[in-house]
Amino acid sequence: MNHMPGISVRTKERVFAAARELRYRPSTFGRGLVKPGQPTLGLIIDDLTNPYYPELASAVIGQAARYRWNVVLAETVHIQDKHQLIIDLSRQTDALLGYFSIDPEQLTDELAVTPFVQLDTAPPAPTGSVALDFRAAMDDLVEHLVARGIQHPALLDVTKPDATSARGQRFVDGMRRHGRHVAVTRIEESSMDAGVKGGRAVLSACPETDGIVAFNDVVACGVLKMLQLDGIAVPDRIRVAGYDGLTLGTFVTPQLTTIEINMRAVAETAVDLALGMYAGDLPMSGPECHRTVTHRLVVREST
Amino acid sequence: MNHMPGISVRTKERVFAAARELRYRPSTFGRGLVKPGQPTLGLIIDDLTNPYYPELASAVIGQAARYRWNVVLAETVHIQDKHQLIIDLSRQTDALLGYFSIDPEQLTDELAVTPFVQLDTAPPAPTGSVALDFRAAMDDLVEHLVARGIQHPALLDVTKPDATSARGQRFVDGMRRHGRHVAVTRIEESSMDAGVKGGRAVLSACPETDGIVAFNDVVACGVLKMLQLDGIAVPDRIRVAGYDGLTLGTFVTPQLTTIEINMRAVAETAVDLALGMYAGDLPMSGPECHRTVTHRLVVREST
DNA sequence: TTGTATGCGTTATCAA
DNA sequence: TTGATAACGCATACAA
Repeated sequence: MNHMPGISVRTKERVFAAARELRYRPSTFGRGLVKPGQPTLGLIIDDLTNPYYPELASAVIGQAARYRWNVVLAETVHIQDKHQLIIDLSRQTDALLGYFSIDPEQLTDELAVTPFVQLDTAPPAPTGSVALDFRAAMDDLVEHLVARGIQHPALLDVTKPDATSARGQRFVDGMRRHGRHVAVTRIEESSMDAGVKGGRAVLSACPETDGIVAFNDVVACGVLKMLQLDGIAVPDRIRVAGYDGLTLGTFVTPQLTTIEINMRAVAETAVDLALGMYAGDLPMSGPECHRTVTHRLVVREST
Repeated sequence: MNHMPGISVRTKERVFAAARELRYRPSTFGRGLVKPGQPTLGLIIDDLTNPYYPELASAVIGQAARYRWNVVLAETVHIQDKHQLIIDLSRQTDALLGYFSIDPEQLTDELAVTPFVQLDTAPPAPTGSVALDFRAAMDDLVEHLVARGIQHPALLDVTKPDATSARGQRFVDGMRRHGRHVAVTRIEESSMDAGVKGGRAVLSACPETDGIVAFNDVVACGVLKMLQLDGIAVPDRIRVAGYDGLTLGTFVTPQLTTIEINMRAVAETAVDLALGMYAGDLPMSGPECHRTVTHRLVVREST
């Protein structure tokens, strides 16, 4: 069936006829045993419906394709047992990358030899990891908003009650250095609808608000929508900024100022880490397989 | 290593130590040969950066997950030789689904036994296929726009020069039945920026235009942006409609009227076809493995 | 508690 | 031009 030289046409046809008859398909496993094919990368994300993840996934798939790696994409939103997903996927792929977390205790002997690269995690991870450093960009945003004359900044954060996200805390601290107090409103869900409601809550808590920084671009789009619905001018009356740098931010009017993450850099860094660990050039954990990618302030129309 | 009963702790530890030492990982192929794991579905799309595909991919991955199938996602935008991609991927997966085309001549004996499901293809495909029937929904859109008093409709189509898309032709024909002539403008690229430019072209070609139907939601968002930039009221002065029913259409202001495709239905239909073909319940081609999913008009604010 | 043999499906080599 | 056979890495049943 593999078109080897020296097979008579008659025989070949006879073989193919039998194959069709039996619905025969060569086994990936049998074949892979003899001649190894392309390795496979497992990419774990939350939900492609959240506009953040397609941009990440596209960048990762593109980078993986450069090395001829295949990518199995898994959405945790469909999965109940996330730890089991990691186990299953680690058995079926050659390296695992994305948004997931592994407790050091859960890191059994079996998993200890699998190349893992966790995204956007705090440095002390028992695996490879790529940290996202927003600090300078957030400081730039603070400077930018202050220069624009913001007096009453607000933060629309997505966290559990009484917690503040790291990025949000950076914003609060930065504004405090400029003598501005940030009014913090918290919502639990990251969605546009939540942004609409959250935006309303921000204004009813503090009507003189003249600047809103949202947890991310999706929420910021909700804020923009709410302001448009209520006839509040952006950026004249209230300035709005997001976080992530999604393409989505250029679709809305006014276009969204945002703290952009360089998805290509993240993907390149993470894939290179995973492939390096797979190839044995890097250990499975430790400082050698930790990288940092920095954010960048992108000023558009909404501020 | 598989935690079989009756292994002494000392031996087990000795084995794991050696495994760590050698960076040993069990071979997927060797293991798969003995005990078959989960099958894998290959999903071929153009580009996750185009908001249409994440919604499709998410639905397909979700449906596949219900049957515990894994999904390998491939973006053709990164690939030069699309036919080679199909061959490679068909070797490494158990069924192939998505946006691709197979010439009947290219359908060699080897490929003839692979379950293929092509999306949005004209019925006569040599594989499984899911057709998208927009006709009734497009007729509904025509009625809707006429009822709203449209006199000078325009179509912003994405096609090669001098061709008209099937959906666009349906719109033109429908309007003609109501005595309206549709001014057709063609652009070659489906993107928001192209929509901005195309929208301008529409208005300069026919300034009295009072309704624009775009090839899809992304282009329609570009039209909306252009109208907003130029201070033209939507829907009061010009009504705008899109096609696809993307979530994106709810992010923009005004929210976009659109011809919605039921992604969940498409995904369920396509995955069920692919799995049926894989299981042998369905042939690899012919009317038994052809399905149709219908569109639906969703009226929002832009009309 | 540990070692050994078998078979999974494929490719490649070698003898016929 | 064709048939037979080893080897790939693993899980398992069985012998020691």
